[in-house]
Amino acid sequence: MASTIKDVAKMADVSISTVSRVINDSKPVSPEARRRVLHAIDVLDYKPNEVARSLVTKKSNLIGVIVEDIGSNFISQILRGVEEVGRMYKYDILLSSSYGDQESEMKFANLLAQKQVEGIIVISNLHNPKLEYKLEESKIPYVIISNFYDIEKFSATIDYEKASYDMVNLLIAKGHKNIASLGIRKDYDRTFEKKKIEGYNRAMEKHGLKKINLFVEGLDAGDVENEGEEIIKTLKKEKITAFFTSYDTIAIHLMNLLLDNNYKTPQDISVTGFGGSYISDIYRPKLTTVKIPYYDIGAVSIRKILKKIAKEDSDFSENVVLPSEILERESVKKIND
Amino acid sequence: MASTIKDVAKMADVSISTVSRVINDSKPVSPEARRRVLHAIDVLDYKPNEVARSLVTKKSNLIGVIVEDIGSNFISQILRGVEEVGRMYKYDILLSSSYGDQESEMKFANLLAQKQVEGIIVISNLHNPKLEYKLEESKIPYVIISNFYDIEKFSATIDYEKASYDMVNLLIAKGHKNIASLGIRKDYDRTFEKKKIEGYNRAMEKHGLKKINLFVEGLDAGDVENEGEEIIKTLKKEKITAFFTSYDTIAIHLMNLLLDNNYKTPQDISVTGFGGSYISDIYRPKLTTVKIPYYDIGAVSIRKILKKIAKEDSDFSENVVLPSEILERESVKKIND
DNA sequence: CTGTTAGCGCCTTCAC
DNA sequence: GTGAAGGCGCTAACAG
Repeated sequence: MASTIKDVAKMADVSISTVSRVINDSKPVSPEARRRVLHAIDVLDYKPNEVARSLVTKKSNLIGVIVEDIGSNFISQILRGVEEVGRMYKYDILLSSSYGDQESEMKFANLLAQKQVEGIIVISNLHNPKLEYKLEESKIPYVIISNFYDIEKFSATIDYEKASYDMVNLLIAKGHKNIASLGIRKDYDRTFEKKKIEGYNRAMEKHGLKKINLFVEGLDAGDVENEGEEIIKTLKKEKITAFFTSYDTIAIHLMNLLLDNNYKTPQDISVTGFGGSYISDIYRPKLTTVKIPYYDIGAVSIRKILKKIAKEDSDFSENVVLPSEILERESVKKIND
Repeated sequence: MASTIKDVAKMADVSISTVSRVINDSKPVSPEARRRVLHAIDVLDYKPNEVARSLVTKKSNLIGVIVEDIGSNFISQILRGVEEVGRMYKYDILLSSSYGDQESEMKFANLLAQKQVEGIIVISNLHNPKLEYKLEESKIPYVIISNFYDIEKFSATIDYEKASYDMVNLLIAKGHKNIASLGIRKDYDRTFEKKKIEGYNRAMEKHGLKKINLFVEGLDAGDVENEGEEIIKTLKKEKITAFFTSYDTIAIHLMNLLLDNNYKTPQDISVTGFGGSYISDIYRPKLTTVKIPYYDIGAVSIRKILKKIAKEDSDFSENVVLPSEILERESVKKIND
């Protein structure tokens, strides 16, 4: 059995109050008593029981995090930021994965509340209004990080429209004129997906170029293959020289598709991605893409919660827009006509 | 303020013991009393405070997990298994990332102990004997998942030697004779890296083929590039037609290197990976590789801890060897001479 | 079946 | 500067 504050008090021949005072440095203690207490702590290898502490102080120093899937690359990047900043303030992360199930999200929110977490971060693209309602009701500070831009609470994102606009301008600056966008149809009108395409559209319009908006259903290779014929047909018809895609994954599936149809990137067709994922750096050609600062998104989110806990912050509606960056690599070729 | 057991008791006009009995279903309660309690719980939206519960029952229902980096793909796969199985037994995951710092690992072990976790899982390739010692001393059931095979405690792995042996045999069956191995030099003699090369060696010896053991320093693209000249030189000199590599990442860097030197995979050179990571499926050609059951490794590990907690299991030295699988995809060509 | 009592390990007034 | 006492929210004997 681990030793308790009582054991220490007994050994140091003081009261438990005195022990408590030295471990918390909360009130003056005579040098002599302090010495004896410290010694006893050392000998007994005493470590305060955080559970007991939490019970009386009502501070669990726990932040609950509900993610859709820890296996997801971008989610673990965000988690890094959350974890590292949390750590700086002595907060631990209580993790739960919903694997895309809304009911699980609800259940976890309850469990986390019971564990007395001081804040909750949800990283999920599920769009779960019931969860938002429950969180709101629970009075626990929370942040939802998702692809949906219509969440009214605080969030940390980048300016997707502008990043896309910039990326398409880069393509145009490289001499491309016949540029198609390739986005995801799923939940298009409520997610940042829409912003990306809007950015593409704005850039094309500004330069008086023809907008060609292509879509695939989802992120899998199969989704791109399903639209393969359509994509290649459009490519030929419109003499497309560059694709602006809304995801790194899509970009890579697209390059694979192009390769299968004897178009090489960037020699024949240029392709840009979006995300800056690990794979965008490993794939050949290395993908020119927009780097989303996932780490910072996580860091900013937990900072917001921490502030709220410290009551330094009451306005929870303001959004933080983080800077993004274009990573120019190998998948875009300069052309001259 | 959230309502407590007292509030419920008052509202239902019973003692707190009765409330406790109905929420824990621990002792018979009259239907009438139960009804009133349930009603009060519903009205007050009462949720038992797990911190208080833990204090008295001495069960935190928490498993601490110390990882090297959540961002790492294989680590998050393991975490999935840990999390999902833990959840089945109502255990939550307390997560901490050491980012490769041994001192942090030690510190986290302490913190987790203070939080009264009932078990600890370390997923790290750091080889930290001091940590092992501390864990051993703490009496908290623990499992270390690493690349080092000389850890005496329980672990869950695959048979790396046999998996490698099988893979090289596959290459041989496809007609390859001049096959080189490409492994990682770092910590070679204490990690499974050695087992992989031993498997390669055994297969080559069995067929009377010449063993060619090549190494790079680490996992990065740069590490492979650094040895690029040497690899290409050997490739030419030994007329190598296939590489058995010890990591998917290495395989991919190698294929990139080969491409830069005008060798295409699998047309000119066949390449096999090891791991079965996400990227091995996305890269073109899709990598033929050994699939390591990371999810299962996580699942088995936490099961072991859970058993230990339930005292069903005292023997902690036995190792579990999980089956692995060869994923035959596109990076190996059949050749006839 | 039910209420009373005694803690779990710790922090925090409140007197001295 | 220090100790005694009360209590955080809950469970677990112990009587009845």
